[in-house]
Amino acid sequence: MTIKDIARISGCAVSTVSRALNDHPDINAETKERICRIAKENNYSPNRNAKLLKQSSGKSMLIVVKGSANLFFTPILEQIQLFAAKKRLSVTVSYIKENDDEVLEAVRICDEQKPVGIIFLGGDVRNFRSGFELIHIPCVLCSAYAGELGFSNLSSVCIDDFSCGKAAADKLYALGHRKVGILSGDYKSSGPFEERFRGICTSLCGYVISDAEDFTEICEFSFKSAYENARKLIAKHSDMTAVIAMSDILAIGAARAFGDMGMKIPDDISVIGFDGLELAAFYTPRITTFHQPADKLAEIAVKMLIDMTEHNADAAHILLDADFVGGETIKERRVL
Amino acid sequence: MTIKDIARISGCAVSTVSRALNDHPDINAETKERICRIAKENNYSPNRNAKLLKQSSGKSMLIVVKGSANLFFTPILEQIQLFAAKKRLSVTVSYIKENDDEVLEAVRICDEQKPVGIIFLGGDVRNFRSGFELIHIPCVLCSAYAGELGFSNLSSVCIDDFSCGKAAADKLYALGHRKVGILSGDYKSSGPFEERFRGICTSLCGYVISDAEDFTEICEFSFKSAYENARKLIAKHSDMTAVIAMSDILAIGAARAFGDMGMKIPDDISVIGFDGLELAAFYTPRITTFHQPADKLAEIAVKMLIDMTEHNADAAHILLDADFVGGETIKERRVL
DNA sequence: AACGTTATCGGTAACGTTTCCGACGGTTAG
DNA sequence: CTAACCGTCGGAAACGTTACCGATAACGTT
Repeated sequence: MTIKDIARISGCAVSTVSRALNDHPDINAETKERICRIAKENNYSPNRNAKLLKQSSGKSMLIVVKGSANLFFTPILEQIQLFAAKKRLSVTVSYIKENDDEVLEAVRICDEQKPVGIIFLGGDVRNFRSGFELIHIPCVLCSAYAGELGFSNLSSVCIDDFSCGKAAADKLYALGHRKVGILSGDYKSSGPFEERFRGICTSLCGYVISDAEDFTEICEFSFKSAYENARKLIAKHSDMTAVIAMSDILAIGAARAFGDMGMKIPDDISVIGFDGLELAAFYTPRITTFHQPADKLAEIAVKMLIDMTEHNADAAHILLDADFVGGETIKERRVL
Repeated sequence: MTIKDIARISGCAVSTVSRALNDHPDINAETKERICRIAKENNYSPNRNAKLLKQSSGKSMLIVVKGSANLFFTPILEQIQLFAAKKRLSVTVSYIKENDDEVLEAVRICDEQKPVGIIFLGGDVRNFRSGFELIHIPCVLCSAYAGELGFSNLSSVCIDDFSCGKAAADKLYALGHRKVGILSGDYKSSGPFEERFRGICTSLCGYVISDAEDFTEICEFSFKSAYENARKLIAKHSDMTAVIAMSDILAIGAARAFGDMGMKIPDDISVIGFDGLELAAFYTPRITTFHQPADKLAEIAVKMLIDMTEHNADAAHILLDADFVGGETIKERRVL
């Protein structure tokens, strides 16, 4: 059932049918209605490929997820898909490993699929410079800041990671903690982690800043890796009274590790996380964390992308606030 | 950079270029190599839409995820994408709400995108009958059984949910538990939940089977809902000594609820889950559960789909084993 | 009455690719 | 020596759609 069939049945030309079906101006109202009715009766659906061949841009969106599927990206991905569906956009997802050149992969998919735009879920701005010039469609970097790059087709939306990092450290400082360990993803190649790290350092400046790296362990983004690195950290600094984990995932891995070592949270050690996953509120003990508004991030990412594609808006960079979520994992430093 | 440009540069006809690029037989070896070299030099990439317009079937796969993104489906989705990428298939994902007619949504996307096949992640066979006849491409139902339907284009792969349910109940029975509560998703509209429920009932037959439904609470698939329904369950049956949760998600929600009510796990109440999420091993206490091999499910789903599309294999239905994972949440019934 | 304007529509070229059909030279079989 | 054949290639139609251009008729304007 093609547009030609509809033309034959309705007795008009294919161009008229096309106009009727695409809300074009040059068409009589009743003709349009009649054609639409016939199309519906024969449940005609347009051939996407033919349409795209002409228009050379499709009604689909590409999501490139940096790293593996994790608990933080998952709800964002879902929300993006739902918002996109409302705009009649389909969502193609591609997971890329940390060591791949994500941009080249994105370029390849763009060549093939001609999406209207790309949303990068995670990923570091530093890895973008190299091949990003090859991408000429609107992009949004979600959950990381890309303002410093100055690409006119790259927007970004994220939380104020620096402030969160500082706030976390401030809290612990106010509770009397001085020896604070840090569990992070590789902050040297991840914008958000680096920002949080800088925020933490800014706060703790003066007493651990000089050896902040000594108090930091770099983990993979998994429970398991956090578990192992938490043990490393405590082995190195037995006088540590608190740990800042760059994500709730890492916080949970660490919490489990401390538990297995016979330490009580928060009595023996305080733990503070980031992201505010739903899980964090149901973990035992409840993780003290900073909640990222995942649905808002998703909504804004889609909105920015559409603004750029349809109303060719300029690239923009939006910073959202994260909310502190009091849990059961921080406490005043026990005076020994 | 189109096939025409390559033809012009190489001095051959477009048809020759097409043959060279697509491993067709009627072409001279060195001509082919020369054309391929030129294509690579000018980094030509074929226009997917033009190709699909001719072939009317695309190199993409559709994943329909039933319900929201949850911790169980997420790793499967990721694995599917990775396996699909190896076969040069892109993955389009669509989340559908429980109350939607997932099949109709899939039909719509099929009309537009012409994917080579569909993998349904979750979803109940009972909701398939209605409109499934409209789908004429290979499909795989992942994590639920579809053998009873007899559709020639629908394969399925899942674990032996009945046996798991029975094994779980048997374990608790052997530990002396007699009053066993059940936290389930809506097992009347979910194959896996129903199978597990039937397995549990088969085991506990004789002492609670007559009022199994009385010992069961139906939850949404979330921590929060499990939390609330666990409280309901304990309010109704204060003499309950164990709970079987149909998923680790529900088990964790329940565990948190029991903790908040001052009950100790497993001393006061035993909890057993399903799915064997990574999270379950890092929860405190570690959840006793049955591990589903997510990567194997994904791999087989993709493999089945490709077997059907490329070698038009018959529909098949594969049952995998789930492994018992001993945790810290079950214990002998305390004799009062 | 001649003309310009407007609303509506049809014809058709393109989009980039695949594939069928035929052509051509060279080889082999009868 | 002719006919059949094979390997290799070019030409052109087709896939379903959109968009441009031109045509027609009805209408108002001078």
